[in-house]
Amino acid sequence: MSSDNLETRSRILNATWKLLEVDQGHGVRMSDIAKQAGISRQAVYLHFPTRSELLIATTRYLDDIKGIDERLALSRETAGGVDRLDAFIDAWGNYIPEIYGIARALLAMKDTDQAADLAWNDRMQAVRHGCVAAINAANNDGSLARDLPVKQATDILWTLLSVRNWEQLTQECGQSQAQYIETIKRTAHRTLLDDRARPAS
Amino acid sequence: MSSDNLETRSRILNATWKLLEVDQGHGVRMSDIAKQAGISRQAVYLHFPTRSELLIATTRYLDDIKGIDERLALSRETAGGVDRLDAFIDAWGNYIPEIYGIARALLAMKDTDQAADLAWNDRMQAVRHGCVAAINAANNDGSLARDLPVKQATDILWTLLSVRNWEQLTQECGQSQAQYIETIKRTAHRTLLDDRARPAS
DNA sequence: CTTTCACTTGACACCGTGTCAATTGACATG
DNA sequence: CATGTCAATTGACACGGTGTCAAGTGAAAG
Repeated sequence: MSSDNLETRSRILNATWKLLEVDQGHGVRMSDIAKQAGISRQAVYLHFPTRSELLIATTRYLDDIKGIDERLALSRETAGGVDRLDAFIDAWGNYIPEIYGIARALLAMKDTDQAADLAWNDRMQAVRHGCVAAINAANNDGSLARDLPVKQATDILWTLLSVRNWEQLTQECGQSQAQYIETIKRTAHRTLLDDRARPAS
Repeated sequence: MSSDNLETRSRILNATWKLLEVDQGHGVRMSDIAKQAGISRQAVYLHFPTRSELLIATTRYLDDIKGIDERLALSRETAGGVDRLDAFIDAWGNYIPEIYGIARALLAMKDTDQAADLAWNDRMQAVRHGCVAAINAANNDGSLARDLPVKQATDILWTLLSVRNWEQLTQECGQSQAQYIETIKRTAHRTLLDDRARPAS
């Protein structure tokens, strides 16, 4: 029956999610996932052709459950270039920890797996589009730094908001999530915004 | 004879270096390295116990040949907080492309290999020390932004200068090396320096 | 002439992914 | 009740890459 089918599928996705969350994307094997889902290793392959497809599906599954598209879309509705930039940083920057485990697993596969590479790049291009929109909004109301080309501003914002930077600031530097957001906002404000548009910080 | 011994050892290191440089740290196997060095795969293990030890040794070897310690030390001698910050960004930022291949290979092993993880972290702590010194210098001559704690300034500079950020800006964003340096300097200046100390940009 | 030592050859164990074939057991339909 | 379908199981196996082991080669040094 297809509802059984669906149920097993989401049991697998949930198992993957949970395991990746627990050990932050470290060495989760197909057999671990199967065990966690309470099925045989081979059964996993009945639903997902390869490990990388499973990880990709888990990413989409999480995006869906967490409603990241809506959250990002919402941030776009904020009026005023500066506030909108902040809203975007909040939306994406606070999403990262929620998907860090799966992101790490996918990042690790990028090197060797074609499909994982494409899926991750896709994901990141979506974030970049958000950056473009935020930078354009700032540019339109004159709050973007005068001498800064839009392309370069986008590059900077996009790079600031990378998962790797979140990882470094929180895991290596020991910053709390709130401090991380603070750090990114400060850097974005001072680097990207015109002095007159910049809130004190 | 021990000079043969040494010669073979450096043939291996050179082979590793060359291969990692060519394919930017992608899937270089022990057998590839052996072939490139003109010896058998097993002979490599006579000189290096594991793949990760070989990569680590290659890193040190490169650091040595390229004289990165001297380059970083030299940047410390630049007088004036702002110029010194720039000198440090030049020194490290221009070194990254020279070691990108090996860095990538090591980064990929970090996830699964204890020794690689330690070696890489060590390396990055050395860079962090350079960041601390640069930030302190700026702080001492009053060019550091007034409201910015030294620790946070260090976190930001260190994160800006990560290999991952170089990778993203040059490989993903398509910036040239010169543009990359420009981007990092701009971001560092505007984020870390006091408005009055900041050169126009 | 013999010892030593770097290196070679070839076999093998281990791990994790992915494949295949035969089997089981539940449920649906004639 | 008999039959077919379908998800899932079990167990075996191939592959690729790392690392190990044992026996053998060949050249230089005493």
